[in-house]
Amino acid sequence: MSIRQATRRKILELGEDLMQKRGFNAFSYHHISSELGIKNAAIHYHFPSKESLGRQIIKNTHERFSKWISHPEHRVLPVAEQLDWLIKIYQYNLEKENRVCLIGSLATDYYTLPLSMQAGIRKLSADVQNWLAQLLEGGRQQGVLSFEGKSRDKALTILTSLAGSLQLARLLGNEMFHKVVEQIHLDLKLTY
Amino acid sequence: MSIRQATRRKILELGEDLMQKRGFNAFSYHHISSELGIKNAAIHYHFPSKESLGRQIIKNTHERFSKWISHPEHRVLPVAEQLDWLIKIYQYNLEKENRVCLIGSLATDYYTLPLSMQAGIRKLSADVQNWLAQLLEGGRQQGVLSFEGKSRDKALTILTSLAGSLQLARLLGNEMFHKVVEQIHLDLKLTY
DNA sequence: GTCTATACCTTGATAGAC
DNA sequence: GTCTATCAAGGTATAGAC
Repeated sequence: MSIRQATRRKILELGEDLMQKRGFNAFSYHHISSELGIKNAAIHYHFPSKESLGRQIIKNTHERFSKWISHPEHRVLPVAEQLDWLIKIYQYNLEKENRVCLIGSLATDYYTLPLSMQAGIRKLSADVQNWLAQLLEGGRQQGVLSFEGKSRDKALTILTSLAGSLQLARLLGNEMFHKVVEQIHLDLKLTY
Repeated sequence: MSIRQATRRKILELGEDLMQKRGFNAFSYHHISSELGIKNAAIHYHFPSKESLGRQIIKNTHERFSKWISHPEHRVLPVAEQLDWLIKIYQYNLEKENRVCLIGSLATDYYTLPLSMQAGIRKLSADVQNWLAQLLEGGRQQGVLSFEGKSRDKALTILTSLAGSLQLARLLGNEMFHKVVEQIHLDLKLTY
């Protein structure tokens, strides 16, 4: 990425933040332009439409996830630490002024989104789900954790709980997020 | 409620549906008026502002919940059936063209909402949380279900999971909701 | 790449007739 | 209670100068 693309990068960062704090429909080009000290039209130079901006944000998040789970150093970590890594992502959002996760944010906006964004967020959520299901299955076979039922169902239960936690934390206070994480650990009988 | 208030009732019903399908910011008075075959201004007669409409919808949902949990017939039901009743509410939303729950919808919109609506949804979520925590605690003492940790934390884990399920079901398909419900039951070692 | 200027649409809301 | 008419504000987007 050339240094000239600095503005583009800032737009993407801010857009991501706004999507997770306000939702796709509730942020405008003005939120971004005023924050960056530029004008409306400058954003349209980098992203011709709001849809193109949204699509790129989803893509970036997806690529970060894909790169990390396939990274040699990451794949070799103990199951507990890989799970911890996932939870840390949610915790990071919590601490960034109560962002919700991108998937949860776009899921509630889903029926108002352009089709290309709907497809993007579907793919992302499927990948996350598959990855966690495999991780749990491996962990159970190794005996480092324990649970009833199919690993896929357990993965879904955990993911929905994490996504929901970030949302409810806005209403009930951030401590509850940590309580839920504790409970997830308990329910997995996780041994470090 | 007089028969004259039929329009008001329809507005509230449709508004609730729209909030749970599109979110508070993504539905407009036009969505309602065109559906009801009336004009924009007629809605403003019943609800001077969008905020007043949103507030009343939250209030109605809260009252339905409060009335039901304090109803003599309901309080006397077995723990498993009371839990089932809660889950059926979520399932009802799922089947109503993938509504998400009101709390989840307003939680992602939270920072864009009028203060009165923020307060309303905070109160509702606190009441639901307290009720479920007590129910689980009672069930554990009776020995009809079993789990590790505090009943409050377990309640939060289940509620977040249910809320998240309605959202993820839009992306991954409705079957996953039922899987999550199954998993919740498994994790509670619920005995009927 | 960023600006000014502007077109065009949708939104929530109000005034006043019926 | 509902209508017509109208408004101001805010939204996305484009054209063309610099």
